[in-house]
Parts: sequence; C-alpha cells; structure tokens
Amino acid sequence: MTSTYEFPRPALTVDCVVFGLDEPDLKVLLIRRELEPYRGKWALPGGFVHVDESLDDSAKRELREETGLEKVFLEQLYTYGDVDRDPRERVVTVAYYALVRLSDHRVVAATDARDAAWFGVHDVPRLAFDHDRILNAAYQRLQNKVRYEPIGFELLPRKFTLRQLQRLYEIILDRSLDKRNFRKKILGMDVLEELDEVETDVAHRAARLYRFNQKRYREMVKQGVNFEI
Amino acid sequence: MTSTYEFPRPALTVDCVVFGLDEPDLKVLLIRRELEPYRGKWALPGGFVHVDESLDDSAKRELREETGLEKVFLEQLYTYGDVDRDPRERVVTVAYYALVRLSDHRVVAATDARDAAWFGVHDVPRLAFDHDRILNAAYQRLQNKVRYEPIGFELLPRKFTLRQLQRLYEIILDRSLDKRNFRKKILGMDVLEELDEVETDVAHRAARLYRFNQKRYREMVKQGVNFEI
DNA sequence: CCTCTTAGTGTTAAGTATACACTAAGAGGG
DNA sequence: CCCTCTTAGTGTATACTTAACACTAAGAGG
Repeated sequence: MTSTYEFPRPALTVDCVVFGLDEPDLKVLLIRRELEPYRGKWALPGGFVHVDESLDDSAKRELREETGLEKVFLEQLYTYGDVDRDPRERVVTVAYYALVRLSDHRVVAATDARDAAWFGVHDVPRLAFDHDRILNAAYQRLQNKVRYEPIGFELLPRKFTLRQLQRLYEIILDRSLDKRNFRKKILGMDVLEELDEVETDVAHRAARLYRFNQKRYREMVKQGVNFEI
Repeated sequence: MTSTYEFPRPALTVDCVVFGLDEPDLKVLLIRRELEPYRGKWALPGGFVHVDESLDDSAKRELREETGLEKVFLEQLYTYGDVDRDPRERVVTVAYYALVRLSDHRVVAATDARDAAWFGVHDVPRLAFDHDRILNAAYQRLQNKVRYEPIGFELLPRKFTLRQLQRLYEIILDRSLDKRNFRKKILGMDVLEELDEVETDVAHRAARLYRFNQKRYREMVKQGVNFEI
C-alpha cells in the first residue's frame, strides 16, 4: 500500500492573478519577491498548498495573507507543471484568477510588510518564473468568460450605472461597443435591478444606478438564456 | 531558502478521461482497480506524477502504460484537490481528457494484465474516488468545446463521410441536427478536403469521403472564422 | 439663462439561423 | 432486369439576430 507512494514528490503551490478595475484601466496585483530566486522581481501572489487544505482554500488563504483580500470571485485557471519552471526544484502550481471590487477593498498596498502594487494589464514588467505566461492565460480567460457569463459585475461597485458597465466591457474586451445596442442587450437579459437612485457628484445629468441580481441570474441560466455580449 | 519547503506535501497524480467513438455510442475507457482502496471498482486511468516529467508527459505516459494508447488528442481539464478525495492520504490530481480514434487504436482491452473496458458515457458505473465528478466535467467540457472548435475529428477515422461527422456531433451534443444546415455550415468553414473516394461496403448509395485539413484550419483560425456548430 | 457634458431612447438594413422535401445513386433480392 | 430499399445530396423562404446610426432630455456650473 505504501509502495505506491515511493516517488519523490513535486512541491505544490497556488498562484493568483488578481484583477481589479481602476478606470480607465484593468489592473493586476503583483508582489515583489524578497527572496531568491528572482529576488526583487515582480511575481503573482501565491504560495505552498498545505496538506490539510483544499486548493481553493489555499488560494483564498494566500490571497488573504499576501494581499488582505477576502471574499472575492476566485476561479481555477490551469495547472502549470513544466519540469524547470522553478530553478530550485520541481514545483507544480495551480493557477487561479480573482476579480476584486477596488471600491470595496481599499488599495491593498504593502500588507504583511510586503511590497505589492497594481499594474495596468498592458503594462506589466517581466515577471518571475513563468508568471507572464500565467498572467496572459488569465487575461485571455477573463476576456472569453466575460463574453458569455456576467462575471464582470465582480469588478464594479455593487451599484453602478450602465455607462460604467459598458466601460468595463470595453476595457476588458479592448474594443468599443455601441451604447444603444449594449443597453438593449444587457437589459434584455433581465438580471439588472433598476434602483430608485442616481449617481452623485457628477458635473452633468446623473445616470440611474443598477444592481446585479444574482438570484434572477440563476433563474435565467436555468431557462437557458444567453448572456453573450 | 529551504525553510520555505518544510511543508508536508500532497501527493500528485494525473487521471485521464479517455473518450472513443463506437457508433452509436460515445464511450469512456475505465480501469478496474486491483488494490485498495476501492479495490474492484472502476476508475479513470492515471497515476503518480514523476518528479522529472511535466504534467502533460505524465498523462501521456500513464495513457501508454495503462491503455497502450499513444499520440492521441490530450488536454488538461481541471485540478482536483479536495482534502479527503483519497482516503489514504492527501492526493491532488490533475485531470486530463483524451480523444482517441478507435479505428486506429484497436481495442485496448487488458494491456499490462489490467482489466480495462469501454463504457457508454451514459452508462458508467459508480467510480472510485471522485472520478464520477471528473468524468462529468470532462464530458461537459467536450460538449462545450466541440461546439466551437473542430476537435471532433480526433474521434473519427481520418477519412470520413459527412454523415459520420454529423452523427458524431449528434452523439456528443445529444441532439439531432438538420442535415442540410449541417452540411452548409461545416463545408462553409472550408477546413474539409473533398476526396476522390467514396465509402465502401454499404448497401446503398456510397457517400463521398472527406478529410480534415489541419493546416487549412489554422489559417482559418487566424482569419477569425467561426467554428460554432 | 447659457453652455457643457452625459443620459437615454428606436428604427432600418444586413446577415445569420432555422425549417423543410424531393431527386439521385447504388445495392440487393426476386 | 426491374423493383425496392436506403442513404446521398441539394436550395429556398422565413424568422431572428446583429449592427449601424443621431437626436432630445436632464442636470451642473458659471
């Protein structure tokens, strides 16, 4: 029975690509490494999987420890296991990506005495390990996913205007959308709750605020409604 | 430096969901377990990741060792890491799915003195560990993927009729398709090469044979052609 | 009250998806 | 050889979806 377990084991880590919307940019949270290898380089937040926690829990814990973030949208991306992706020894990493409301979670800067910073997604320096590759994959996944699942809301304040929502899609997809068509489509999905409030502190006509209705969304999904943008 | 590596490590395995088309059924290859736990139960082929091979290589090796299959379509699916998914100890598994041409790879039966068998995808017994869950996820992924990427060809003989191709889609998607619309669409994608051959040994008018043109496909992809069915 | 900025709103045309039925070819049996 | 059986192969009309497009309304600020 134990004979099946004689192999030397790869180390197992999780790494998180954390996206935040800081108009007019989509940003990614990076941590500066304090140890070799790649000391001083920027890298994705992450760390070792403990033997008594699930992968999802590891990712949540690392996110909390390294960035102070909690209760954010988090989804597994892909597992990277090339033999020499870490120069020290064999390390397999399960990559996640997270979406955070910068409006809620006030800028996470240097939690835990660590150097952390947000970078524009098109403006990221060369990262440690194979983290560039992971980041690119996460960005592509986000672009794909946002087109047929309404996860974009996770990046906006809970109450938002249609303009904000459209901007969000434009930023993520990196192309402009037609205002009237966008509104028609998104309202037609029937998952936005129109509030009796308008935005404040704007120097022009104030736009109506909306809220994403999660429950309604789940009903719509059951009915097979299409959420493609 | 080594202090970061003090954790007890989860064991790391790969498991493969191997699909084959055996008209009129989509089948999955399973292995009967010879050891505890779940001795005698059916399970996905798989095994431990060696410290000197990539995850993809592990999956390929396991496939070869356990089923004799080589050079098949293989793609990573998801990584499963619940704490108690294996009753012995902590095991994290990277799941893959594979598509094989049963026409090429003659039935794999009991390679390596192991009991292996193909099961209809809707007719699979309760599996060992969390393998039911993995199998379901793989099936869903296949259904999704086949709708916008022409991976179905990996399950057919290299030369096939349009009818075979349509049947394949019908089997995977579990719904019937309109013959004329299907032909229009699939030929319109311009990735099928019409051969000067027809099928043989049929008791009715013989259909023309086609071949998937990989190179042409890659060109079409660059041009942003849509492969949705 | 004038200016500036963004909110909010419908219609038309083009393109795409769907529904649908008959003739052609070839095999096989009498 | 001819009749039957089975599947191959083909086009059109309609419904639906997407894309393009511009003006009036509201409110803030000077």
